[in-house]
Amino acid sequence: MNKSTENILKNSNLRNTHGRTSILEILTKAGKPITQEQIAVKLKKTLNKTTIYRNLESFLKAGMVHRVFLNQRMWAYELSHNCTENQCHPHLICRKCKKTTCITNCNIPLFDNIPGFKIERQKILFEGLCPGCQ
Amino acid sequence: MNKSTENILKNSNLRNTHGRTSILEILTKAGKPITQEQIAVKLKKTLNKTTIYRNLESFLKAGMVHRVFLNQRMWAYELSHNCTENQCHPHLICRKCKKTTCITNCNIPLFDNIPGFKIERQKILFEGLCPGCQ
DNA sequence: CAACAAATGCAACTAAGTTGCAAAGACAAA
DNA sequence: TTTGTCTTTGCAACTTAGTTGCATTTGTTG
Repeated sequence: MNKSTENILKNSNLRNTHGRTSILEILTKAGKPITQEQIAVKLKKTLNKTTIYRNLESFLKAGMVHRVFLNQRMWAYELSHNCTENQCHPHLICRKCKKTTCITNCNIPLFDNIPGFKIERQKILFEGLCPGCQ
Repeated sequence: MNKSTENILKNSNLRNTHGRTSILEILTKAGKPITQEQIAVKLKKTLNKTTIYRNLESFLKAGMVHRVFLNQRMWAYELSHNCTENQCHPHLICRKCKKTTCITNCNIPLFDNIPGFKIERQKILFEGLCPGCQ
C-alpha cells in the first residue's frame, strides 16, 4: 500500500479502506479522465458501483479529484494534481475516436475580469482531433 | 407565423410544423439556454417530450441551436445566433442560484494553436457568481 | 478489545433521454 | 383539390448513469 495515498486520505478525514486505495491507484495509473464503469472493470467488478460512486464523490469533495462531462450522460474522473484552484487544464474530445485527452502543455489565462460577473473557476473543453487521429 | 422562422426551416430541409415554430418561438423569447422540460411547460405540455427532443436534435444538426450541459444530467438549448462556427460565447453557472447565464460581453480568443492537437471548437464554462447574486 | 462511526453491498429506485410503431400531418405533383 | 409519399408526431415501453435506504461489515480511537 502506498504511504502517500494513505496520508492523503488521512488528511481529508477519509478512512483508509481497500476500496479507496485501489480506486486512487487506478486513477493514478490512468493519468486521464475515466468513468465509474472503467474503474469497475479494472477492478474486475470486485467493488460495487455504489461504493465507487460514493468514494469518487468524497474524493471530489476533498478536492483530490475532479470530473469532466463525457459525451451524452457520463462523467469521467481524474486526479486533480495538474489543476490550480481556479482552473483545471483543458480537455479535448476527439471528433474521430471520441476519447477525452488532457491538454497540459498550453498556457491559457484565467478570464476573471468579466464585467458584472465574479469568475471563480473556468473549464475549457475543446473539440477537434487528437494527435493520433490526424 | 414568423416568416423568417419559416425560411430558416425551409433552408434546413425541415418541414414547417406547429411544433417546430412554437419551439423556436420559445427559444427566441428565452434568449438563454433552457431545457426540454422548461420548453414543455411553456407549451403547457401540448407537445410530447419525444417530439421536443427530436426537434431540438434536428435544430442541433442544422446548426440553428446549440446546447450546454447543466448540473447533473440535463442539457439546456439555446439559439446559436451569438456563436461563431468555432466558438460559442462562454456560460456561467452561478454557485448561488444555480442558473446558467450567457456571457456575451467578453472577447476571448480561440486557442487553436496547441501543439499536437487540431482544435476545431472551444467551449468555456465559468463557475462563480452572476450579477444578481453578488 | 469494545464501542462507535464510517464504509460497503445489495436491491430497488429515479429520471433524462431514446426507440419502435402506428396514426396524423406537410407538401409537391398532377 | 386530390393523391401519394415521406416526414413528423404521440404514446408507451425501454435504457442506463447515477442515487437512496437499509442491513451488514470494517476501520479507528480510547
